[in-house]
Amino acid sequence: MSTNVSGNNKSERTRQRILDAAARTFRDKGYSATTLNDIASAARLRAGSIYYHFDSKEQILEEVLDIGIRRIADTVIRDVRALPADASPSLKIRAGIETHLRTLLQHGPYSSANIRIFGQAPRSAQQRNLTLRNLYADFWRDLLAEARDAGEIDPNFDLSLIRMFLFGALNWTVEWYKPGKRTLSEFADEVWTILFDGVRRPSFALAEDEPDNEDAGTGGEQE
Amino acid sequence: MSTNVSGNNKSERTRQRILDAAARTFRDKGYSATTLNDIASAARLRAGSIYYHFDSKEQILEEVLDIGIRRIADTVIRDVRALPADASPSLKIRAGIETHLRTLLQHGPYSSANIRIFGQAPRSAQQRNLTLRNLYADFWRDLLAEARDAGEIDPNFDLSLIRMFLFGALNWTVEWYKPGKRTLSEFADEVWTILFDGVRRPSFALAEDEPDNEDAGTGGEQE
DNA sequence: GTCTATAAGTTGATAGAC
DNA sequence: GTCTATCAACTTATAGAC
Repeated sequence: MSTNVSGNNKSERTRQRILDAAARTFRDKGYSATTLNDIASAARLRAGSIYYHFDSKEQILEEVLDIGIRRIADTVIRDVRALPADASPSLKIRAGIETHLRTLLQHGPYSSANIRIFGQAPRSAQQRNLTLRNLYADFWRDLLAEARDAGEIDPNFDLSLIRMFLFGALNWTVEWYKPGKRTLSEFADEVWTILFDGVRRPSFALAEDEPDNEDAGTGGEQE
Repeated sequence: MSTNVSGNNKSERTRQRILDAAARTFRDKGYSATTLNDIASAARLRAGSIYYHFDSKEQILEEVLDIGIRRIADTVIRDVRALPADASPSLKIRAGIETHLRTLLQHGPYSSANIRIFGQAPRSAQQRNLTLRNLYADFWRDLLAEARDAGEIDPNFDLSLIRMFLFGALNWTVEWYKPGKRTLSEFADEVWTILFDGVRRPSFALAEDEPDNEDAGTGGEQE
């Protein structure tokens, strides 16, 4: 019944299984430490069979890296654009933070693999992935500039430092985050609050602004 | 003249050269991708000779990892303790941020190697390094609790989230930081300001508080 | 498409000369 | 202490049977 109209045939499905297995193993063990045997057995076939679908180990790496960034960039940009047209830039940033975290921590191994192994990938693979990475960085550059122009970010700050500071806080979660008591939405919100307002206790108490039962204050370990 | 009083002999110096070469290569290429040949040639000897000084590749890794964390922890704790006894917790945190960054970015390859390769190290090596890592984490835990108890951090925040957020922002610098126009001291100061006060433009302008020639506002790229 | 078999090279590690 | 020589195991990749 199903002719190979758009590559949705067996070959394509096996190819996907190999990519999935590679993404998971790369993320967990790193690129060099992962052998084609590891990938093959996780994809339930033999190492030699991989070469029917891919030319080399590095080609698998490049596809995994590209899918990883695309998955983050596509979902983040889509979610931010889905906001009402009059949403303030800082609210767009809030949405961007949440989707970036959600993709990284809950939507499969590709994006987390990208973050974890990019730095140890061969130069050639890094270089190829940089094209996509730069597009995503541009999106945040624009978003932060928009917030500054709208008066929501103090113009005395270096925007690219803010961006790298934020990327650091977000991307580092792949090294420590475990799903905990807090929902990911609350988690993202707290990150956004720190970024915009800092952790300092307001020097003059806003008595009536007290949250009736805020859950964020419990010192519970998530690590 | 110099008898081998405290291990400061030729053997000890060669051992050091091997560790230095390993730290640099691990940091640049990752652990698995680094061969004993890479380390040996960077240390100006042959691969086989390494085994006079070390039992295995993994033993080299473990020493590099331990030295890396110790170097950060020792300097940070020393610098924070060197502050006047009446220094506020937030100022201690400011000093801690600066020294953490300085050690990571300017004081040799060990600490940056630790940050970059810990995640891809064999479980056994990770486990051994965790003892030291936890000691350093405890130091920051205490420092942040001190700041909260002194009323400098809003008690509604989860302290461990703040800590991981800060670690992320700081440690991620090994992936992008290049010495630029800004001094490292100014850099650390800006990070500290974001953490405590956020990037939001103050809604009511403090006219007389304007810095006469602040350099932090230039949007220069550092990446 | 996937298998087995194997080539060709590299790796961590050991042994023994110097 | 460092060298050369070497081993056994493993690695990526190819060839050909099924």
